[in-house]
Amino acid sequence: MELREKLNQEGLRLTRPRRVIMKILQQSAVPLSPQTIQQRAVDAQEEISLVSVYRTIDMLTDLDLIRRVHGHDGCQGYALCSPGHHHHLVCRNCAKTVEFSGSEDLSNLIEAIQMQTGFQIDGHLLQLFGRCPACQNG
Amino acid sequence: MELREKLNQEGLRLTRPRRVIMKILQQSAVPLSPQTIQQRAVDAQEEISLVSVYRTIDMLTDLDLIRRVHGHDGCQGYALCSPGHHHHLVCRNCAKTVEFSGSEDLSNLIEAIQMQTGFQIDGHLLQLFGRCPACQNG
DNA sequence: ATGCTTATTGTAAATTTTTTTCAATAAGGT
DNA sequence: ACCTTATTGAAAAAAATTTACAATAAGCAT
Repeated sequence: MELREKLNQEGLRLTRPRRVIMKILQQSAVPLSPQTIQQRAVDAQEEISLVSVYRTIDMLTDLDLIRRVHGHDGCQGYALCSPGHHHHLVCRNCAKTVEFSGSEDLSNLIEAIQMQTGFQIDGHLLQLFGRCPACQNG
Repeated sequence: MELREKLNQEGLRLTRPRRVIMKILQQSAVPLSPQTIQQRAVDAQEEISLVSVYRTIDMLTDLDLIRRVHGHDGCQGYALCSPGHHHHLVCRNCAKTVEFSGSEDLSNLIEAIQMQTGFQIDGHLLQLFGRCPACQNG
């Protein structure tokens, strides 16, 4: 679905900051922090106030268009995410990030843990870390 | 292994703040933020400066004695973790957290993703969310 | 026990990150 | 072109985290 439609559904408007931030994230191979997003906007002659970056990030996160991505050593930043259930794989070295699906593989585990703990499980966070092809030499 | 030994191995000392913080985390059913840890220390008549809380958290994290735990809606705080590979299951409602193991279940998935992406995968972050037994009525 | 060395603490201040407020602006429908 | 109202940006406030450094106390040696 188009960004515009997604926004319209919620009574939200397609503004320059929102367009720019989506574009910046689309063009990035790595997750970006709010500060970095702002900087890239400046670089692209499309300055956006940091406040708006924060606000837009929140909004896009709510719409499930982007997601906060973690590194082994804390939060890396935000990355685009496809509709549906996906996870991210992040390079330890350069932070290059790719999405993958495969939630099915967890169902056995989840089932078992539910039995053991009595919790009713309804969500999960899964991220993989490693080295991307380009960072494997060294 | 004892905390003291763990620390000694690294040339670190067992101090009151470290002992207190470990105890606070041991007694907590939910992950705690730095501020909350500090507050609990005060409550226990064992005040510790916030700076030291931060420092101790970093250190204990490095030693893999505690771990940062996330909620669906961001970081919850820090929780004790057992030696070896474990994951956390967090209640959406009350944040009650339990550990579980079961990394084996991921090996097929990881194998497949490695093939697909060319990444060399060497770690992961897995957390489950749901409702603990006490929070299922409502 | 006592003393010595050095890791560790707390205070204060600086820095960074995130949130709030509010008037000015601009999206999108009419 | 006009109106309504979501959205932006500027400024400030609040919160979170880090840095610097003198005072303290762990742990080893004597």
